[in-house]
Amino acid sequence: MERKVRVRFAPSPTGPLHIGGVRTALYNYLFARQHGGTMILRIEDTDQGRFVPGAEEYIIDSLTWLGINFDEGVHVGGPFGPYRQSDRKPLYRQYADQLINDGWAYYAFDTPESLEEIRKVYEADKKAFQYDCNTRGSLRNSLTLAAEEVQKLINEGNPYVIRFKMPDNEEIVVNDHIRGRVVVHSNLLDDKVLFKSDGMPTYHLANIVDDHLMEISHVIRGEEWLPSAPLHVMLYKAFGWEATMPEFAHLPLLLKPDGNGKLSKRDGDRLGFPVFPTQWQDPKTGEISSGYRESGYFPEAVINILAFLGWNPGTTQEMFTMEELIQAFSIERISKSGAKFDLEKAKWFNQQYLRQHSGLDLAKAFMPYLTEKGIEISEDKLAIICDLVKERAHFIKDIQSQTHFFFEAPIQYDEQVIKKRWKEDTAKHLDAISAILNTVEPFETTLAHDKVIAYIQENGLNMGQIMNCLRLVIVGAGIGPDLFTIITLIGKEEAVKRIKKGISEIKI
RNA sequence: GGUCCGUUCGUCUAGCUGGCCCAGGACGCUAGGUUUUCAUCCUAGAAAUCAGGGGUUCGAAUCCCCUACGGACUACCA
Repeated sequence: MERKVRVRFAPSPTGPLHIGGVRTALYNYLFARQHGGTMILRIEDTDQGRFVPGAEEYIIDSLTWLGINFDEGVHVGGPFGPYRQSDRKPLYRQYADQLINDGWAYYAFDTPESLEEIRKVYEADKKAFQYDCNTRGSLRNSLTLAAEEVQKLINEGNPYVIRFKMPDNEEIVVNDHIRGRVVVHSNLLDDKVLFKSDGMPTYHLANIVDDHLMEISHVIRGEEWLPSAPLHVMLYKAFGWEATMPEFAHLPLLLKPDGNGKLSKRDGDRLGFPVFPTQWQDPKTGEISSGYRESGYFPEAVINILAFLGWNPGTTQEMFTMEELIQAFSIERISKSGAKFDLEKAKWFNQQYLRQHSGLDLAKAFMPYLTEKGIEISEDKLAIICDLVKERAHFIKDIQSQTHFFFEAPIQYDEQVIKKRWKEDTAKHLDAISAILNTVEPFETTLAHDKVIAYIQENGLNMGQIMNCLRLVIVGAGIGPDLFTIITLIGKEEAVKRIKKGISEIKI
């Protein structure tokens, strides 16, 4: 029986969403859309101490920018709400109680301090302490204390937590769509806290309760959750929800581009690429972390890059629109090992998307750069220029270095070109050419081209020699699109002016 | 330390049901070509003893075992 696909992306609002998280959201989204299912945004804010203002808005804003939309969630509502765990607080206690009544959980009165003490003792002995089937018998909990004592402690208002009573001698099987069958022995697992002394559930409890209540069919999340998956499977069993337990898929990690290890917040700005979808400013420190959006990446490029970090279609196609990804995506083709972010390939992807945009699109995006410099130009003319240079740019901002000569005369000239091309009689010929350009009427590309070429040929000159020097005085360097197109775009007067300026300033 | 997961060119990866793989593609790199220049584009090339070692087999990157290395987790954080 096929059940309706319902997946959730469940971030914790503890800061900006890192691209690993974005990829998780993307894969959930692709899976949901492919199966005509429902995509849900649930905010997991059970840790009140780690709440960061603005984080929730950031998550929604950045995913929206990328085109990852939700059918249900904090911001759009839905029949399974509320979608913020802090708003669901009253709901969890009864489930913890149910587990206690059924013998699957117990009260524990050990203070964080006393547990810390015990940990230290263990560490001194080079052992690791775990609250589990071997140690719970000697700790302060409702399994070791008399019933009246437990009741008394609770009535007196002593803080306590509710822990899961992990059964012993059981093989717990997690069937993962990416890893296959993962088996863990229950004796090795600890009695995780399900309900905290502050009245909030932990991730583990809230996660299972909410996934069940929200009828989640597939849990697609990061590999860091794999170790706690057996606990989650046990919880479904304890609640008697095994029949509707979601299917699991644990995604490989996104690694640092250099060395090893999980990609972290600091790596991005250290290595020159963003780790966040959009820029984020820390509300406490004011520290700014760069984002893809502000760095000039197109959302469709970011989607394409992220989709290929850990997944591939099995064909040689590399460029995928969101629609194509929805069609081609499959959990089975997700790789098992972690992927390093490749900055060069990311740039290449952006370049591919940049050239797909029309000159007008690019002009609109680039215009602010000119406005900032006090340069005024019509959108139409800028569109023509952008069309001319778009194959030379990886990012919108690259258009700057490819077009500055359309707006201003060169202030310096490339030494290399001077050294290689500028000869004694160059100035003389350029002067002649400026005179020729002055006579071109109408001043358009082909005509200007023909006249100058004619001059070069009539005088038996070297084509490359003259053309490169002409480019040098017009552009300032050996770069740019067709020279005569540039010349007609800047206009006769300006072109002649630049030639004169070049002749007087370039000396050998 | 313990548990779990992973390991194919520098990077992302194809390869999953063993022979078509002395390992294919992409990015990057190198060389050549196109272009009056740069970029684009085209062509070619270097680049993985498939982590290492044992098996199984006529035959293994592909199946099994061991080792090494890497990573994640090991909180009243998610």
